[in-house]
Amino acid sequence: MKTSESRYCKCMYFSANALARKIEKLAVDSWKMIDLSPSHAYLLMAVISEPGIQPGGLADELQLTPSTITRLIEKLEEKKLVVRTTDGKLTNVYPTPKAKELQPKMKECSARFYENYAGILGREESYKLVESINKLADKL
Amino acid sequence: MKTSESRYCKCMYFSANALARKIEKLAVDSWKMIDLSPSHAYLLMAVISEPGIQPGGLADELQLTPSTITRLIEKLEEKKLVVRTTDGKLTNVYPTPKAKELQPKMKECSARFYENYAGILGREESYKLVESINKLADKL
DNA sequence: TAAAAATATTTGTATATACAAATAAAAACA
DNA sequence: TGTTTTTATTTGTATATACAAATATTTTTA
Repeated sequence: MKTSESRYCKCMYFSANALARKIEKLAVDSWKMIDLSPSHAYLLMAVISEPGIQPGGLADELQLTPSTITRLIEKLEEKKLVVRTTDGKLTNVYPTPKAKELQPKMKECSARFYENYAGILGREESYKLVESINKLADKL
Repeated sequence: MKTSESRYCKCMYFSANALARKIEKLAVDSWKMIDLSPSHAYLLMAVISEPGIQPGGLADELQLTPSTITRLIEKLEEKKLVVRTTDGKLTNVYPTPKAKELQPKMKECSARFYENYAGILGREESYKLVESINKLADKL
C-alpha cells in the first residue's frame, strides 16, 4: 500500500515516520559500501571536518542526545576510526588516519544518496521539501 | 541548535530523522493520558475500526513490518485491549470491550496531537507538508 | 493426489535511540 | 576557601523497529 493510501496518511505522526523509515533504508543502501550506518557516517564526517569536537557539540550538530553520541563514538572507536582524549570534564574526538583515508569514499556515498532521492523527486522539489521539513522541525 | 542551522540540514536523511524524532516526542506527550505509545494507539484504532483485521493488513496499513506488528499486538494483548484468534495460517485481531471504552479518549488524544502541530505550523501549511511528505514516501 | 511453491505469522536476534541516574569536573558564590 | 550549583559525559536500562530464519498452512502444479 502506498503511504498516501493509508487511512492514517493525513496524520503527521504516521507520515513523518513512514518517510523516515524509507529514507533510512535508502541511506543504509547508499552507505553500505563503507560498512557504516548513516548515523555513524555522519558523525564521522562531523569529526573529520571539526577535529577535536566534543560529544556535546556533536549532539547539537546532529540533533541526537549525548548518550546516543557516546554510543556512536564507541563503535567508531572499536573500528579505529576515531580516538577520544579527555581533559577534565571535556572529551575531544579526533579522526584517525584511517578515517581520513575513508573520506573520498564517504563523499561518494553521500553524493550517491543525494542522487537517489533527488533523482526520484527532482532537485528543485527535494530542496523545497527539505526546507519545509526543517522549518517545521525548528518550530517544534 | 535549530535543525536548519546544522551543517547537515541540507540532507534529507538528517532532516527526515530530526523531524520524525521531534514529532515522536510531541505524539508521546499527546498520548500519555491513555498510557499507550503512539504506535500502539494507532494500531489499536485500526483494530477498532476494522475488527478481525489480520497482522498483514495492519502491516500494510501502518507501513510497518509484520514482525513489528506482532510485537505491538503482544503488548496490547497483555493490556487486555485486543484478542487474537487463529484460523489456519490466518490470525484475526479483535478489540476488547475495554478497548472500545477507550475510544473517546483516543479520539481526544488524536485531536490534541493534531492541534499541537497544526497550531504551530498552521492548518494549511501542515496539510501541504503532510501531502508532500506522502508524495515522496510513495515514490521511495 | 503428492510434492513443491507461495503465503501468513511468529521468533530469535540485532540496532538505533532515548531517558534517568551516576560520575566527574568546573564555575559560582557565600 | 569551602560549599553549592552547573555542566559534560558516560552508564544502566528500556523501547521501537527491522531482518532473517523458523513454523505452519494453503495453493499450485506435475
